[in-house]
Amino acid sequence: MKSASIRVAADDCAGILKVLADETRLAVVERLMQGPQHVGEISAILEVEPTLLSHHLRVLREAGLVVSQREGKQVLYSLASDVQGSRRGRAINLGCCRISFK
Amino acid sequence: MKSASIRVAADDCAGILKVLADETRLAVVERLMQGPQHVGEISAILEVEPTLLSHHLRVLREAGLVVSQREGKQVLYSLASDVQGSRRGRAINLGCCRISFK
DNA sequence: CGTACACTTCAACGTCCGTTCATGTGAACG
DNA sequence: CGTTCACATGAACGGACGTTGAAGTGTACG
Repeated sequence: MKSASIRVAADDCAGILKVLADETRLAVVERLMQGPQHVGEISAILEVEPTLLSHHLRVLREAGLVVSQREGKQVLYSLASDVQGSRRGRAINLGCCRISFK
Repeated sequence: MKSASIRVAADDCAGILKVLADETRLAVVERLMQGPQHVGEISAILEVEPTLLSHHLRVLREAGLVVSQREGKQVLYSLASDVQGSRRGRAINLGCCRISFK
């Protein structure tokens, strides 16, 4: 387990942005904005190798942006609650700033 | 001259975020949100070597986030107009998304 | 002109990061 | 139990990026 979520220091805005500044990770987050999803689904939709995706998910997890939870053989990922934008909008709330997409 | 501003493809959101995902560049942008400033001032306030700062300013310029303009010996930098948040607020408007700071 | 000032550009080095391949773990099923 | 499925982790490679020092450009001033 260990979703210790070391959560990057809130004042390290650049650090959190670095996590999001990757095509794959950004796509994952945009995907999760519409609701939780299993790794397999994400991998298929984004056409990203499961191994590679797993690595990126780890980065997102350790940054506290997403959380994981096992469901049988699969693992369900969702946006961390304190990151979720107001009512499922296209926005996320990092500690230091807030990003809204169009 | 040449502020050709190749401006990163608007759909390359990760690309633009990468530009902002650096402590120094983020600090510069936050600084410029409060108005235009000369390189020397920025360098002094942020305590960044002029050479290093110049490099980062180039990255910001080529991403179309800031614009430069000579004033005698000095060079004045300011946020690009189409990036400036509504009424000098603490927010910037990238093509793909909008970031607001607290 | 020559010098000083304010930056910018060039070249080079070290490090971090995204990707891949190989291996490990945990859950369901026969 | 052994196997298979669904992911996670570890190690390693290559390229991109931040930083530095040296040289270049442009402007003002005497």
